[in-house]
Amino acid sequence: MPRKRARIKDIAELAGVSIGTVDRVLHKRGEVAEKTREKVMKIVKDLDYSPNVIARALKSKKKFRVVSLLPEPSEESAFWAKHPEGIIKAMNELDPFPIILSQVTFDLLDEKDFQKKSEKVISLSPDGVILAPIFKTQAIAFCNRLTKKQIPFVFIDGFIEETEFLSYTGEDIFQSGRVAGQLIDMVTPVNMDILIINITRNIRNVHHLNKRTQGFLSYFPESGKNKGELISMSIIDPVPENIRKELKKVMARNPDIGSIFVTGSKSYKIADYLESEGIHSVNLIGYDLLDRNVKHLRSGNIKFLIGQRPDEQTYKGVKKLFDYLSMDRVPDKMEYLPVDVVTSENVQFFL
Amino acid sequence: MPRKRARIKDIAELAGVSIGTVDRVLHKRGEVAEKTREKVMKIVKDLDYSPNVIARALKSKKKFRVVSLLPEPSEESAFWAKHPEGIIKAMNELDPFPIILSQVTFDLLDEKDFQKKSEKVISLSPDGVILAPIFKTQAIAFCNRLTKKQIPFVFIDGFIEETEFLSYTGEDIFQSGRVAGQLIDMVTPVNMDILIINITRNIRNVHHLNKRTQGFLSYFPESGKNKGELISMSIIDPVPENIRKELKKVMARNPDIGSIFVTGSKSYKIADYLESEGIHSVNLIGYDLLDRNVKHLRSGNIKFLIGQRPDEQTYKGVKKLFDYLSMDRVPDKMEYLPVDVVTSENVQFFL
DNA sequence: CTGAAAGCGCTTACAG
DNA sequence: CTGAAAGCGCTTACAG
Repeated sequence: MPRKRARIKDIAELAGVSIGTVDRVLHKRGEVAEKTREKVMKIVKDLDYSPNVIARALKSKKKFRVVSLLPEPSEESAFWAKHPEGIIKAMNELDPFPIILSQVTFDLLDEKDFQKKSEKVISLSPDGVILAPIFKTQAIAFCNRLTKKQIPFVFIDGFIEETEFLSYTGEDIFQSGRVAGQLIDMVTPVNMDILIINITRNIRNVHHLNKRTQGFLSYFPESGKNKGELISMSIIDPVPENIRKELKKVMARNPDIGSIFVTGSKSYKIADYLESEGIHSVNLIGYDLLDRNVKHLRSGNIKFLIGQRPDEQTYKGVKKLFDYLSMDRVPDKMEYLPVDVVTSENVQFFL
Repeated sequence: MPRKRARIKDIAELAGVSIGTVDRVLHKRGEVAEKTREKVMKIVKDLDYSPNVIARALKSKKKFRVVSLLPEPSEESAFWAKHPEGIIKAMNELDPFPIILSQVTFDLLDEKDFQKKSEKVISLSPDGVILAPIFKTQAIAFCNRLTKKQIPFVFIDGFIEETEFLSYTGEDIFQSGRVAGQLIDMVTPVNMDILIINITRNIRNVHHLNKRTQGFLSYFPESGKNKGELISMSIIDPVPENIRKELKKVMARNPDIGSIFVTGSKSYKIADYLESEGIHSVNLIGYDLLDRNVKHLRSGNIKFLIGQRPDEQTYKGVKKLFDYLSMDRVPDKMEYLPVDVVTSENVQFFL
């Protein structure tokens, strides 16, 4: 039973010191005799003291500054448009608490810009950072600087093992590929072939998309019922003419393609093509609830979309930083969000 | 830009009154001259004042008492085991705020018990109530009493239109049936038949399960590719012998059953049967991530489970009550949670 | 090294 | 009808 909570005052009385001294012990601000410190700490332990965050928040002049470093959303990277929503939501919820948020964005196709903007983040002297480590080399350099400055940081979208991140919140990339594999296996007629398409312009995606592909492929030998062929292709420059040309070619060579798996968020580009050609027999599956994907999902050109909750990633990332900064609450290092299976019939709930 | 927040003190100064008076206006405690009241209200509006919840929480002796009225989980109604987790989670998150929670449970099969326990809820003089309105008549009576006492209440799991509930958080029951229909349509070979099974012992479920069935059926004429027959059956007393007997009968009569849709959370009972008979060719789909369902999902006897986030229902219900009580925040009346599509490959993220 | 005091923005009696 | 004061549990100078 939660007995009445101990206060600093209670500890002070039991220890026969003033509350100022207790506070100094609790905050390790030194200037306390070792004997006093021990006595106080013992009582703190005994009473299982934890500070009243409300009182702390009310008093403290100190505002935590959290800075986000994420790609700038654009026509070609609409995926990143959802992330700020989670940040806003966290802000609103934390509203009365002492926290300030600044958002910094960088060009998804430009590693130099990432570097430049990471400078900017540091110049804001943040108390915590939330970032998507798109460019590995640059991200490592940046993270190391943060670590040196003792600034905690959390990853979303992906993580880099070699850094001392506080927490990762996001997709289990390999597993999300497996889910795609399972779904496509369920809906593809036995003996029909499956086409895997990588659409990518920037190097960053390579790791991400490869990992999904690995997960996807891993599904079949163990668990798949499908006996058809698995065909892979990449499209570097996904303008409509290229897509048309490449797809025409591959589909001419492989007339038995029953399903197409797009490893990234641009399945709508394939759907555009299939629609224009009047091809309805192919099961298309892709990632992320971009408007253009959702449109095709609803009209039946895309069968499944896999969602990775971009807004929840940022929302949770911000909250973890805040909890860590304000109450020393250390989050689980890895939090994989659910891999959402989205169809035309349940998409409404995810928007 | 959020200018520095207005405080009661600021309002008092601008209005040329004391903070006590401002407080009386804000809390409608009367005893204020109408002219004073108007002047203060104008300034409140102008400054877009909203109280600092932290300061309020720190000061207030008043603790909000929230009481939940939910079915007692049991072997036969394991579905209800998840709901308390959401309540606990909300409690932990709200921990330092002034809120007390009491949980009252009733026997899912006994309307008299619901009535008795609803008395108990009232005797706890709650400031807010969260309930699952399982028995319609009794729930209406209870809700009307709450309304008379001006005690706000929120529904989970289902809602009753005729009552003045603050908010509903839960499944879109009809639509979740449609999702099931779509999934089964995708995986059932054309021309194979589909069997719909209602397993129910208590009347309550009738409404719920019927609505799902309606949603399920609604999918086919418009959107389905499947051309087989749709067969319905009910199993009142779902002991293994009965299930075996009934299924043997129906499957003998309809040898082309390709899929089975169980409208409630007891699909594991059908899976038990299929497994014991060594039937692997039938696609089974059901509801809710009960341990026994998940086991069959993982081993392949169940293809899809549809989840309705029971813990999120209670979590959000409690938070809405708290926000309403402590900051007059009125929630959306209807909040449909996502219909989760769960397979053996993504189930890990939902547990 | 330690204590006493002020103050964060509210709410709650109490005095007038 | 209105104001002044105390206090919620902390943190932050400041004095000694």
